[in-house]
Parts: sequence; C-alpha cells; structure tokens
Amino acid sequence: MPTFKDKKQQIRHDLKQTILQHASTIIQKHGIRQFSMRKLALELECSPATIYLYFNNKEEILNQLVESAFEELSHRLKTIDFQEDQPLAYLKHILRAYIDFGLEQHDHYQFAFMTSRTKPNQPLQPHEAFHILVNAVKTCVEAGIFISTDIKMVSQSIWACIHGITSLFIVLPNFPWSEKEKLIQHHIDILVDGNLKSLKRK
Amino acid sequence: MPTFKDKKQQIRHDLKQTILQHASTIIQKHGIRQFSMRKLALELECSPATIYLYFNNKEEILNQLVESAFEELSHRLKTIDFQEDQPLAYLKHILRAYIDFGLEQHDHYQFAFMTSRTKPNQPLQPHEAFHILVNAVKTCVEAGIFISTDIKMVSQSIWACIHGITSLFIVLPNFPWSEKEKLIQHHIDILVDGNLKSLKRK
DNA sequence: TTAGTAAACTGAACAGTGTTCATAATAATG
DNA sequence: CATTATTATGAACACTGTTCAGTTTACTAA
Repeated sequence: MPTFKDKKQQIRHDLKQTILQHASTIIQKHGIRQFSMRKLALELECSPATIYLYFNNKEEILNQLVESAFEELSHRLKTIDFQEDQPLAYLKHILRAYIDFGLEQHDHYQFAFMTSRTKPNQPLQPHEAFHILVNAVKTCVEAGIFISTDIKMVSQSIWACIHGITSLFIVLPNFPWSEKEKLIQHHIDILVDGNLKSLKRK
Repeated sequence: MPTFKDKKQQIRHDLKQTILQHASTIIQKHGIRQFSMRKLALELECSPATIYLYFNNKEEILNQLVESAFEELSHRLKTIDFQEDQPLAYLKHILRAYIDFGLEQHDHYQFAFMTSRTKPNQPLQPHEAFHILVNAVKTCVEAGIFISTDIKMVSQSIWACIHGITSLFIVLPNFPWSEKEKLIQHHIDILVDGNLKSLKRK
C-alpha cells in the first residue's frame, strides 16, 4: 500500500518525465541549439523558475535526455545476436549500429561526446553501451585473432574510430564526403582488420 | 609608393590583427567558452560596438583564429620530411603530428571540428592540411600497398580515425583512458595497417 | 585658420540566455 | 476554519551577441 509520501514522489517523478518529454520534442523539432529553459517553460505553460523545482539546471535535463537516448542504444546493441563462431561479424554489426544511432540521434550524440562538460573534473564512468563494445572486443581477443590482448586499449581505439566518423558526419554535413555508405563500410572493415594478427584478403 | 588609401587599409589591417591577437590571448588564458565580445572589448579598452567595425560577428573572429591555427598545422606537416621509400612511416608521422596539434590547440580544434556551424548550408572546402594528408595517402596507394585505391575514401576514413581519438581526448579528459601514449601509437598502427593489402606482423 | 565633410567610435538599447529569490497562490493538516 | 507545508511565479541579476542614432575625431577644401 503506497503511503502519501510515495504518491507525492510518484507525482513528482511523472512531472519530471513530462518536462523531459517536452524538452525532447523541442530538441527534435528545432535542434539542441534552439533549446532554452525559457522556451521549455513556454511549451509547458509555466514559469521558467518552476522547472528549477524539478531540475537543478539545464545541463541536468540534457544529461537525463542523453542518458535515456543511450539506453536505447544499449537496447539496440543487445538485440544484435551473437554467433559464437563469428566474433568479427558480431563486432562489426555493433560498430555499424553505433554509427547509425549517432547519426539518427545527432543532437543527443553531440551533447554527449562533442560538448565540453562544465564540470570536467569529476571522473566519468563509461556507459553500458561502451561495455557491450568492450565485450565484443573481448570475444575477439579470446578467439586469438587480435594482435593486441589489451582489451581496454583496443576497445578505446575502435571506439575513437567510429566516434570519429560519426561526429564528423554530424558536424560537417556539407563536407565533400565520399559516398557515405561505402565510406562507412570501408571504415569499419579497416579498423577491425587493422587489429588482426594476420590478414589475407579476398 | 603607397597611396593614402593603401595606408588606411594597412592601418585597418593592423588593427584587425591586434584584435585577433587579443582574442587569442583571452582564449589561451581562459578558454574558448569564456571568450565574449564584451570581454574582448574590455581587453582592447574600447566599446563592444567598435569591434563590429572590423569584424562582422564573433564567428568571423573565431574562424580567422582557427584559420591561422591551421596554417600552423600545415606548416608543421610540411616540415615532416618525406622519404620516397617509406610512405607508411611518412603517413604515420603526419597522423601523429595531427593528433599532437589538436591536443595542443584544443580550443581551436574544438571550434573547427566539434562545433556546428551557424550556416551549415554552404559547402565546405577542405583545408590545405587535409590535402597534405591526402597526398600522403596517395603515395601509399601509388606504392601499391593499400587494399583500396580510392584515395578520397581512404583519406577520409583515416582522418575520421585520428579526429576521433583527438576529439575524445579533448572532450572527455577524465575518461579512464588507457595509457595515452600507448593508445595513440596503437591507434595509428592499426588504422594504417588495416588499409594494407596483406599484413604479416613481426 | 576655418568650415564642411567623411571616417571612426561609443553609450544605450534590443532581444536573447541561465539562474535566483522574495512573494503569492494553492494544498494538506490540526 | 486557521495554520502550516508545498508549489508556483514575476521580477530581477548578470550575462550574451548585435544594432544604431548620435558624438567625437580626422581629414579636406576654401
């Protein structure tokens, strides 16, 4: 049986979710640069100050939006089915899903990995999605096909590669890119192949 | 013999340079986030409006600062001596210099490649520094050691890789990174090796 | 030297931003 | 119904980039 306090907390939680939803639609409609606390208040038909009763600041709202966006990424990565005997194919599928996610959710991606935090002093723990990538690398290492056995290092290097192409696509959409699909395919191939112990192509 | 008009233009040019210099020192001292037109005016001991007689807007100032920063990068890349018989080593040196430059000039780098332009509709032509990278890739392709002969695509893929690690280091300095030097070394190695036709290690 | 013109400069204002706080409206409780 | 919490808000603070009507300075022609 829920107490009154529990109910209060429930209401408070629902209100927070409503605020986050409206914030999300503003960003999806007009981009993250157009998102402001005042516009959010206008959308919610309340005073800007009211929002601060539920969130400490703007960054906290964006952080929570990014958080739920990345839960979606984790979910997608988990649905990629893992075949024991094909760790490389599995890894490549994960990388592809990561890039696709970043390009789809470019506003959230940009805030997460292309914006300097205001408090850059506190340590940052990797998201679950990153651990999934690490595990995929781990299976490759354990299969004995990678030159390096430093799982942490290899994962971070691979992550940097896919982050690179994702973020450049986002920030420079008008750069004279090669045919995107071909470029992404090639990118994933070479960054995985580069880690192989020995490589015989075709 | 310079006319009066030439002299006027010279003075105007010098004044612009002075403004840029002060802008640069503010950024170096307090970071790009702290840089504002009003603070620049304070530093120059003039009205904020005065700056607008020499620059159209804040972005133009930042663009010109970034431009000269990247000329410095071009210069550095040019000083790397090219040995005809070692195209791979040459390419790797360029990649290393690029990363080092990005980490040193992280504020300029961030503005250049990690910030969405306000006018993202106009086409963007690659900087000279990028062409140097392309040429390095070209020599590798012409040496017949790369699997793909699509110079444009390979260059962009490699660029994305080094941009990835550079930008992640900048934006997530407190991420639990592997030992930086080892990670960079490995990163450059695998991203180049992945492009090789055949790979026999050690 | 002086009057008139052109160039250079600026204070104030506009329209925004994130955030805070005393006050007012509302809801819950004794 | 009166009192106490809770919730909401208007106004303000301290910023931001940018514009523009005036003012000051510099240059030119008489």
